[in-house]
Amino acid sequence: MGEMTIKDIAKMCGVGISTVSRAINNHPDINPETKEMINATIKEYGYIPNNSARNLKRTEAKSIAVLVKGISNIFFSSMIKVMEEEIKKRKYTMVLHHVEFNEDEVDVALQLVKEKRLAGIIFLGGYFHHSEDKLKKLHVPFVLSTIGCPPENFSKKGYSSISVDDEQESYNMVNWLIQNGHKNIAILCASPDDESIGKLRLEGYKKALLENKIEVNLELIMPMRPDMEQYSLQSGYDLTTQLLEKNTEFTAVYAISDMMAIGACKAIFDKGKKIPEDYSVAGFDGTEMGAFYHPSLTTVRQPVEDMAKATAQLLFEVLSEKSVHKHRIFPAELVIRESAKKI
Amino acid sequence: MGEMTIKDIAKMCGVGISTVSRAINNHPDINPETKEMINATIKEYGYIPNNSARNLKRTEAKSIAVLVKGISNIFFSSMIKVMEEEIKKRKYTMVLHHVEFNEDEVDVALQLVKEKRLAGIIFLGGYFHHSEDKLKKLHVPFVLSTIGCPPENFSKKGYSSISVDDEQESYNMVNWLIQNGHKNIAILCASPDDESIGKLRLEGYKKALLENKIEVNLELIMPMRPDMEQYSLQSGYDLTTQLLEKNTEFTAVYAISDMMAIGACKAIFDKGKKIPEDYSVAGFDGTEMGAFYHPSLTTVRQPVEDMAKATAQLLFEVLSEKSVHKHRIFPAELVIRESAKKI
DNA sequence: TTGTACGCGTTATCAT
DNA sequence: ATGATAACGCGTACAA
Repeated sequence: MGEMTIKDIAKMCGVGISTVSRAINNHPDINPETKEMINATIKEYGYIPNNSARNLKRTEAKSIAVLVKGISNIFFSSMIKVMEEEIKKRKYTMVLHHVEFNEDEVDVALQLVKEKRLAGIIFLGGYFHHSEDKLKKLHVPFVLSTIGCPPENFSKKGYSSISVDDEQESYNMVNWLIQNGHKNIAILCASPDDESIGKLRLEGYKKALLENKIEVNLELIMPMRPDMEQYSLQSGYDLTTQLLEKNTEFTAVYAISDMMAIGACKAIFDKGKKIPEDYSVAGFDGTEMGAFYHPSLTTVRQPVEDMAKATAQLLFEVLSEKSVHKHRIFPAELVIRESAKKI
Repeated sequence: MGEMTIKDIAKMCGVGISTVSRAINNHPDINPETKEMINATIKEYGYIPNNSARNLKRTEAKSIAVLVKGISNIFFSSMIKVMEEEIKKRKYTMVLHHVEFNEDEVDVALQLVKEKRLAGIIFLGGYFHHSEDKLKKLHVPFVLSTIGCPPENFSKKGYSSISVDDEQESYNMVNWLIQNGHKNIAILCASPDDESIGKLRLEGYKKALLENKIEVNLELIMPMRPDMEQYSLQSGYDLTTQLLEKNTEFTAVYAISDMMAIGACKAIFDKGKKIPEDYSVAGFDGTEMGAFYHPSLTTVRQPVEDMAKATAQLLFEVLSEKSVHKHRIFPAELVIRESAKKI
């Protein structure tokens, strides 16, 4: 037997196909008894409707896609959970999809819109510098969540966005270090061609130094190389090891992600040094792991739950045409813990 | 305009639909020139074929699905990468899909098979105690990867599996602790109704105690409660905090996952104690984070890359009918690091 | 080498 | 309340 179809069920129940369809989709115009009878046989024979056929036919699927950039990006997992709740709450379905670092998220989105008849899209993470005409093909409302630096040339009316002020928050962190006596502060940052959060966080660093009349020392700027896994433990470790072997003086390492900061800590420990006695370390993100690390990580916490909630809200506001696209910037929070100290 | 279809492209190019189809799918019977011309216009107008329609028509899609249990399960991310390589290498497409802890992975699989015309399935993680008749509906070869304790009543010829010997490896870890002078060893384990790796790892613990003539102290067995996020940092932290407040004596904590072990460490630090001076801590999995933690984690390393590779291999062997289903058990490795010491 | 026509499994529209 | 039938967009057998 080939897989069962709606026809088979219809025959078995002695009803028409459309009646079965109505039973499946909870349509109003159906006798509760026949509906129950049909559902019973469906369950009995384990019939499963073919989603491809449904998507093909359906006009609107009441589903919204979340495209996450980077598979091992644990930073987003709590956001995703919140989003799913919000989406389900509104009787929509969430379609979660991962996008590799080298994949083009807009291309993926374009495909998905066709395949799944999406009502909307949430882009989570990534860089997002896309041509305007490509974005225009996306005839579906979308919101950029925790994605920095969208191209200024693209009219901001075409989408919503949620983020923190990466430059300002980065500034705050570095400024805190400076206020606590640090002058030679190394930064583990994104590769030079980064056009997104990496760039912004580096700018914040430079700005803080500048305003405190500290000269930027290029020796202390450690960008990730393209061959490294981006924002990873290992990259933080490698960059810091390299840094330590330079013998350039510094008292603090500021990493633009918590994972890199943890990598940095390990590199410092491996050289027989202590944190925060010998070096202070600061991160960015406010991940759970940062709180559990030992020493616990001084970092910038992004209010991920709130941001996730707001992301869904913004999208649904646009969907229900209650509102036009908006851009919300959330305040982050300086979390001072054990890994950094006053000197 | 409604979205573009293959018809539109055909009209624009002045050719028939099937010619366009041939161009898209790299069929042999087509003039290279027309093919190029068609591809050019496809690119120009940004036409994207509708996947639902394709899947509906296609008999076999040369795609295999990977179903991952638990979204934040970073343990699997490196495995997934390897699998993707292996799958692509064989000109198949990987469809990655997450399954919530409360979802039924077989139901999801059943759906996906219909929707995507899968050639095969890989189940990653989870518990996997499913009724035989449900499994029988899965008319597609599948392999269970790092999933413990499949129901003995299901003929092992219906699927392949890859795993470590959870009980034995767990035994080894606990035995190592005992050999190093620990007698009162607490365990952070799965909830009592767990039928899978959690159970096996607990069995290994008990067996090690028994063989060393140490009585099992129920006070030292700390199962996760159902309301906890399973195998998480927080659960490890909570259980250990509770344990410490009991004032039952112990010198070592063995957690059945690295994340829980890290949570345990934090709980110990928060009580002002030291690792490994006051308490030894051991984990299970061999995650990257365990190596980066401070102190670095003594743990059981599963050879995830090899296992991932073998998973794909086994599946493809069955697909190409070169082989029947097999069950491979990989040796894990005791990784002795800083978090545990001899007393 | 190319085009026509049918059918994949479903939902939506229209009768009844 | 229910059933017949026309799409949905594509792949493919078959004809040309």
